[in-house]
Amino acid sequence: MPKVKPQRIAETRPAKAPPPPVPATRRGELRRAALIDAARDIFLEQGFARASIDEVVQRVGGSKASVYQYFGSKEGLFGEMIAHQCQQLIDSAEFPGRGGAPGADVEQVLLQFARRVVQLFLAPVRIAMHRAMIAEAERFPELAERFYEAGPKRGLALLSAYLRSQHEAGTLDCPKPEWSAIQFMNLVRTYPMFRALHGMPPMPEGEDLDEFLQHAVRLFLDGCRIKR
Amino acid sequence: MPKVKPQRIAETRPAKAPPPPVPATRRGELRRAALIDAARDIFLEQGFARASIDEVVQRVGGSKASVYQYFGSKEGLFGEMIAHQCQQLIDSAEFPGRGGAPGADVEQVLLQFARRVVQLFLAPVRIAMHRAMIAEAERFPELAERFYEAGPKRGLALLSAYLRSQHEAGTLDCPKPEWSAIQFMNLVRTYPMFRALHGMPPMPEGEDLDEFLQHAVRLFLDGCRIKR
DNA sequence: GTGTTAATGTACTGAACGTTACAGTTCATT
DNA sequence: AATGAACTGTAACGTTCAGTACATTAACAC
Repeated sequence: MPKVKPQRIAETRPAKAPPPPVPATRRGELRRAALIDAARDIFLEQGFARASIDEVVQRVGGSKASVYQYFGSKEGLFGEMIAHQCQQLIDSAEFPGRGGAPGADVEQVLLQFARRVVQLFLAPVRIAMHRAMIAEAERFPELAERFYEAGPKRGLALLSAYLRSQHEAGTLDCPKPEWSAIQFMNLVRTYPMFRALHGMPPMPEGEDLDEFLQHAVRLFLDGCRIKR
Repeated sequence: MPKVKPQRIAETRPAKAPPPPVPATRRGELRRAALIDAARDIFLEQGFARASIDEVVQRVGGSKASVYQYFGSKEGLFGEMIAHQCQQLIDSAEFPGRGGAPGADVEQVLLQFARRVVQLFLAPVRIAMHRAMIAEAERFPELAERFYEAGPKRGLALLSAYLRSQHEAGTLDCPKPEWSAIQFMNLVRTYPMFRALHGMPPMPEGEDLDEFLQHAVRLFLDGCRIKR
């Protein structure tokens, strides 16, 4: 029976966080940042439990002492890494819907939006983040919520603002923009994303993602278009 | 600094499966079944990596020798457990849409269906399964696919059969029933399920799930109802 | 009953992991 | 240049775990 590769895993304090000391030195700051970067790679690649601090440390060349200096524990490192990713996500997520000319064709605006959203959510980093957060949601409830708010919820808010404005302008019939936003997102992003989360290609063999998006936008508009 | 509870984790062979011997004795069968049951609890509770075989064994009172006799490895045990759950899922999932009287109001049929689907997908076991599968999709691609086919995909197939029959009967305008089925499922089940996967309650404070479902069904029908 | 095979219990191995202690090094300030 | 604080490297500790060896016990066939 061929032994393949004994991987080990471990952790301790389920949720201890003695005030994380901030580096007071330039070198310290760099180390801290580098650790977070490496932690992102390792944690998102292997998941929290399987990831090992030694591997993180090895990748940046530092030493474990720094990890415990700055983050206090494996969980602390994970938490800071996720928080950092969330912040980055918020900073980078300039959603459309406001950018376009106000009079632009709603169907085109929504289709563009759909493409953007899907592209964003299918990025490997996002998929990995989602995987990690779903896997550890029970162990890090506050992190999961933070992630949800930085990602999905923020997208919903921006979209529903757009829908509301269109409703008020009379372009759409959208009396409940929050729910409509949810439904639009569901129609557009769920299917390919779910497949990706399960490790499959976003669309089944031979089916076209963009066509799928057009279909979704059309269905959505059938329910919201001014025409009743 | 209070040490809390050093949890350990481990595993080895990424995907070894020497033909799993089937028990030849009554007692063996029982042990095997009991092991799978306990494995389900532990794995779904803790995730693959964190779960420990010793804990599984302790719960059923057997010994590790049996585990390695029947399943060959931790991964083997996990795989058999998932497969077993999938089979059980298929057996128990008698989907509606066929049961109802053929002339029943489509909106009512779909709403009932929606309620059933959501109830099924929000069951704690299902959420835990989903979590586990998403978390380990990269390590067990064939399992993830199997799960996807036993669960989501099967639901889609049944629903699209119903939609097709309604289309042919002229009750609905549904030229692409597969995609329509996907979209119906997306509208209906995604949002609460995603929230649950992230460890949050299915609907935000004060919002009503059933009302959400009605809204979704109505939107779906606006796009499919015979009326163009 | 007796003998053969399957199943189990015990106890161990070796390795990996999170965490810490400590000594050495680099940095910032004066 | 000196001094104290922040930082880092090394090496270890204690624990946990998957997997194994082997002797014992239960099940079955005759």
